Amino acid sequence: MPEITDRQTERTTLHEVAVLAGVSASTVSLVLAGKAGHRRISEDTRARVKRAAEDLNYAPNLLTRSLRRGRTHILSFFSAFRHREEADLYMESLSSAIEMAGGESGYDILVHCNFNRSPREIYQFLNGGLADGLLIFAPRAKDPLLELLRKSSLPVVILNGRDSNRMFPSVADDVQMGMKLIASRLIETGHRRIAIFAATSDESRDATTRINLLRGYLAAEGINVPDRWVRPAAEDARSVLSDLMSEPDPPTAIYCWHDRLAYGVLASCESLGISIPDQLSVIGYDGLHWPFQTRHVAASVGVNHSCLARAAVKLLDEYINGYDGPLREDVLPVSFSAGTSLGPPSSLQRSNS
Amino acid sequence: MPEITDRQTERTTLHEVAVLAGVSASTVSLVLAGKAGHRRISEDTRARVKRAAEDLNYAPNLLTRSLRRGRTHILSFFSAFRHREEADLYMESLSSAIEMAGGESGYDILVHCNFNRSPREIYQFLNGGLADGLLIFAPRAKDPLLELLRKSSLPVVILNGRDSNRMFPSVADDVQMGMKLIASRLIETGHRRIAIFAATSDESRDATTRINLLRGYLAAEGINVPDRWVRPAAEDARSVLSDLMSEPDPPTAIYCWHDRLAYGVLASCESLGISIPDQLSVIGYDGLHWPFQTRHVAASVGVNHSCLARAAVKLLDEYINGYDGPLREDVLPVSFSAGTSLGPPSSLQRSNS
DNA sequence: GCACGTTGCTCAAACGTTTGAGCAGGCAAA
DNA sequence: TTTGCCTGCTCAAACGTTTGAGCAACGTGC
Repeated sequence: MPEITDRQTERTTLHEVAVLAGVSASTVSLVLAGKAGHRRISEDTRARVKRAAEDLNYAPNLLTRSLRRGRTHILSFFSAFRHREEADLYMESLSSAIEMAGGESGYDILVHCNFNRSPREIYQFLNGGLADGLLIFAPRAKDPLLELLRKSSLPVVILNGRDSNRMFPSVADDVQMGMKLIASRLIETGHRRIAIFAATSDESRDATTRINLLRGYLAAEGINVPDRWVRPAAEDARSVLSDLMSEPDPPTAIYCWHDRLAYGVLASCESLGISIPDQLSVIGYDGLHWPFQTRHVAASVGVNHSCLARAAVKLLDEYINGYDGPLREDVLPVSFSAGTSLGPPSSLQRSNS
Repeated sequence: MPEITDRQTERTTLHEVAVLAGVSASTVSLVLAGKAGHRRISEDTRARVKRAAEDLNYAPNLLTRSLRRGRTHILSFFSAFRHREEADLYMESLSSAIEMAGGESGYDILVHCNFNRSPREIYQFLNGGLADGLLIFAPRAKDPLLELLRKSSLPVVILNGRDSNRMFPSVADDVQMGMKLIASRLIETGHRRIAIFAATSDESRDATTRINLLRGYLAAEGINVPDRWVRPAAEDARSVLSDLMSEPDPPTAIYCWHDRLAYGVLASCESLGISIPDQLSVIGYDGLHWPFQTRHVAASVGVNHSCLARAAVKLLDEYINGYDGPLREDVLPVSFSAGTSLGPPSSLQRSNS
């Protein structure tokens, strides 16, 4: 006869409620959890049971309930990009949005933050039956974790990413649209000499995609971005800037991989005495915004996090509920968010005034 | 014979692994989950079982495992203050910190975000056995949820708050120290006319405590804060400011309930043409900081969120593991974070230069 | 008086693990 | 040969629910 070594002894169970109400456990279950009206229980019994449950402060054990029902109403959220070193406004905001969106759809969110585990260990946890589905943020296209998940039956939706085999549904912002928007805004504003502060290649799903898109759209308008003006984010922003701006014909605008980088660039400009946006316009990506006034607001492009989160949760919910049609790869439109960091280049201003 | 109506049919179970390895389920369990060395399994069998588990991509069902073991290694995090309307940097940062801290201690965090439920429903969820313990953020002192939780055996730690009956352990920043620090900084900097932008009384645990503390510390130095200079945050910042500043002898500094409010005040000052910090110094609370340069950085006082989160998780962990000593009400020291919004009043400047 | 339907409950199996107890076989000491 | 102790496995109960099937009691229609 196994013995419970732990606490937990004190939780009220269905049986105790049953005893107090003078009925069987089945009846209690039918009253408290049965689909309304499906089973016929007399009003009298129903009341007695409810009374007893309340008196005992009964809270059904969700582990066992889920075990029987095959549903936990929990979604796992996993991001490979959560670092503890620095506050990441983007991730914080997104995960918060997911928690909200989950709540709206009746799911609670289980945030998995245990780093330093092998993909296999992470897989075992994620596929452990605790969650009905998994939201996974921006995994690398060939992430070994995805390989393991492919063989499982766990519903997975990838957020801002895509696996190389196109096995999983995904929700992402429309990168094409975003880059097109950035290109056209830059051109409209009068910029022809444009630099790019790119991501390091391991940082994201489409480290090169965005760059190529942007260069393509610019090229279509006759604007060429020289290779030396495409700098990886791994480099120090300050030195890149002083480097670029010391050229005889320096760029008048720079696109930054994401807003965090853009704000880093803005800070460097400040300390280097580069005036924004006259000497250099800065445009970012993500559409991050927060309630405080910054010296400069980075112009940017992005999708609202609540929308993204809601779309992801909704899609995952459909898969959980048995959606079995063609693979869904939803793409959400982005919008341009104006900022003080984008303006006509000083050459243009001169000719205008 | 009950029937499973759901998906979930495809998950590999212990039995299937056992069959493939040619042993009993018990043996598989002993190999994969048994306390190391406690049971004697031959190396040969051990290897066969591991092989089989890997081949089948076996992931143990954590619902059942937890059911047996009486531990889930999950902590619930519940905050009554999560609103979906606006991004709340404080909450986002704190919950992120908790998720990290949980991960460090081997816990995953279950974020409960389902609003519009009654205390009883929330209680039932939280005490449903999914989590080993509960972290609850800043509940009101007489929150009915706390009343329900008191009767349960679920370990609870209150973060930044305290129940009126002093039943639950808590972790919070040292408010006394914080207010003392603010008072002394204001005085050191030369301020004698000080206004207070307070919380609305239902917003927080100690809506009045902080105010009284601050007034007390100031009074000890002979500085009196008139009642008309203590304004609730419910009022519009702009009108409060123009009101205060139009007095013949206006305040030279204002303490704001939290940093978010402080930044609101800073923005209003901007639009009202009140110069910071010459005309008005602004000091907040929370020590919020983020990687971007704002026009003004609010001087503030607060505790590092990672420290707070770690302390809370650690304390909860101790309670989960059976700590049974005197009630723990941990208080963490706060530190002053300098900002551009605090400086000597213009009168003083004049006399100094 | 019998077949049959309805009402209102209970029985017991099942979900997938963990783990104390049990057991077969080998071996050594008495 | 008996006793006792290892070693290396298996048995079966238990965790707390849910739910199809079963069943007693009571009409109701023929």
